[in-house]
Amino acid sequence: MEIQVNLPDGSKRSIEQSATAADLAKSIAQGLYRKAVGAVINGEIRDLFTPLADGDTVKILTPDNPESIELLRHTSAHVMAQAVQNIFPKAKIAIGPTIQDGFYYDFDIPEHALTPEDLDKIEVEMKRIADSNQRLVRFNIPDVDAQLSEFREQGEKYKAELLEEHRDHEPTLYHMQDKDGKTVWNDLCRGPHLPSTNHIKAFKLLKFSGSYWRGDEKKDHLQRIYATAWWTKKDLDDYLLKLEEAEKRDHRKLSKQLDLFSVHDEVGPGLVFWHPNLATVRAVIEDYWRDEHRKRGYDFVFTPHIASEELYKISGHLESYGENMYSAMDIDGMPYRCKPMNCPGHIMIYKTRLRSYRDLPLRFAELGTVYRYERSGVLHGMLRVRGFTQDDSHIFCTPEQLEGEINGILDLIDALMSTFGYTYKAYLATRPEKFIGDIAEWDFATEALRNAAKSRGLECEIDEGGGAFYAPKIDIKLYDAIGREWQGPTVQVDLNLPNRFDVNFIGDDNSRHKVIMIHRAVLGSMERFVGGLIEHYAGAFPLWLAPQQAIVLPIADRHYEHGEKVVKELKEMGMRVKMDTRSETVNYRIREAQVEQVPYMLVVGDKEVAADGAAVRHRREGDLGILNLADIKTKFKEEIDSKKV
RNA sequence: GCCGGUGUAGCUCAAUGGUAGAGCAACGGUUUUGUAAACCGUAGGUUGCGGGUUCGAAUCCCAUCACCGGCUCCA
Repeated sequence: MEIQVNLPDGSKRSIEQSATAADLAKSIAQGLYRKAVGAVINGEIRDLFTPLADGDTVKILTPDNPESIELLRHTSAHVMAQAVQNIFPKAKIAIGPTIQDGFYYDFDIPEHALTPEDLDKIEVEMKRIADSNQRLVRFNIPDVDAQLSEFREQGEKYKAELLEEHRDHEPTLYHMQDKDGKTVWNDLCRGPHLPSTNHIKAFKLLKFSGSYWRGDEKKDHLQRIYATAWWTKKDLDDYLLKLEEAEKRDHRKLSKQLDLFSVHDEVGPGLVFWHPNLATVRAVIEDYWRDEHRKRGYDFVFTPHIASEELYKISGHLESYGENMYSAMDIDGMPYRCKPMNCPGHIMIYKTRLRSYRDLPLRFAELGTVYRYERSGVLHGMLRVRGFTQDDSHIFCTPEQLEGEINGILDLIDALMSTFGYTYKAYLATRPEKFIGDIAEWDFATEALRNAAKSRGLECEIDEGGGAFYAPKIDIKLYDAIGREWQGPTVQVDLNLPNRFDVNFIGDDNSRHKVIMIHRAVLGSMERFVGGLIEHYAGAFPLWLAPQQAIVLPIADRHYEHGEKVVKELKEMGMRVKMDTRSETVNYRIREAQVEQVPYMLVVGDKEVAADGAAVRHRREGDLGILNLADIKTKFKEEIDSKKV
């Protein structure tokens, strides 16, 4: 008896009935068989030794298929677990999934806290296991209860808990077998896995940290080891290089070099002080932000930083967000709170008068500073802080206007993000299980988001059930210069606050209707956005943003006068320029300007005085030769106006 | 908040129980410089803060604060 399977190229192939994907690979080509590490069967990644059925669509996976890396990393996780248990026999294993660029495994290691030396040891043991070429063999667990008691005897309580939970899902066990076919280790796992460990050649343990069983801080505390694995040494080295590059771009590190921001023990953690250099960058961004909003019909508002607790009772923040709010301060016997959100304030402004449908949409925008309690352990430079300024806006509109408004927001998002040189991806987060409001409204709002995106040709991945309890939303993820993902803009259609505050407008039918309210932030918070920008640009802000746009370097004292003239003319066109008259060599001053990431250095000596210009040096392109002052001004103006990245 | 690590001059880092040190930066002087570091000198620290052990503590112990890597959460 033979069966027929479909191959990726559309052809069909007959093989023996009991054949596995491995047999299929062998029948196609020896070379393919040698490289094969798994198979995609009917769209699902499976073990190479999975038996095939008639009519299956099968693709043999080799390291050349990007999706195969999952197999490598997942199997590497098991090798790591085995290594850890070999070294620490008392260690119990929890879970070990793959993550972006790598994998981790959680362990309960009694009476031992991992050290960096342990990582080295584990790595050596992993290498030994990988080189010993253990085979991974999948077994169904026929008698779950027997297996459960075995796990319990071994003290593998986490595995037991998992098995108990999956007992009705045909749980499987992977045995790792040595050359003689003897099982040396096993783990409860759904798979799939590599056929054997000798494919594991390029891996590295990266760091360890604490974690909790099932991510629950009330449950057992575990130790997690993070690692990465790649098919080739070169891929691994490239990845490690990328990590190093990311480290060099760390905004906290660059802040010290470039004098950007600080936090202070005397002030408190998570409270950021913007130094003049970074404040300049922020001010330029804010000016641009205001221009773009003005163009799009937004009105600017300002709201107080503290408010009576009453406001947050009405908004419901006290109830649903109270944990993140600072405790009340007493003002004339009334409790007041620091503002954690800008929305209630904007609603106050809306509600000061009766609004007609003719007034809508109203778009209130504010660079609104808010204070939120964050647990001490999560604070991180400028990216995670306790006081920050959101580029917040609330749009009040009619149902008919909703889709158009969302469209306008998406347009604004695109304009801003492309100016800063980010690419992005959109996610439509739909109704979660726990939600408030009625389903028809949810559907209406979700459709508006979907249609707005669609009409702009913006592809939205669906994040099913990922919405806030009060709102479906479009979240946008940004990708920076080295491909890292950042949390970006968000657009939420609020189905809650208009009710709580009874926010209305008078329709053309002369009766009251509930207004639709959109929350949106484009930059997110100034702290996080600018912190991210520092890393995105590696501290080298484009000319339009650079705190110091150009520096004039006179060769000798006799060139000061001409230098002053260059500075003066550039300042007159609004540029941030100064002259470095210190008695240091030109080389020294160039080096310092380079290190400070000043975009342009303007060297002036005898020749430049004669040419009424300067020798222009760009921080990346180097010496561009002598230009006269008029040409320099034109060049700079063009680069600044175009906001060239 | 929790687990682990770290905290020495403005910055980067030495000094593992025996007198806290270097480079850069700063300051003073000399040098007038041509595209990524001129030369000489000066000053700078109760070793995060508070206790303890010891003849003696940056070093060992306790406590505390902050930071770092994660957990968790999120702008």
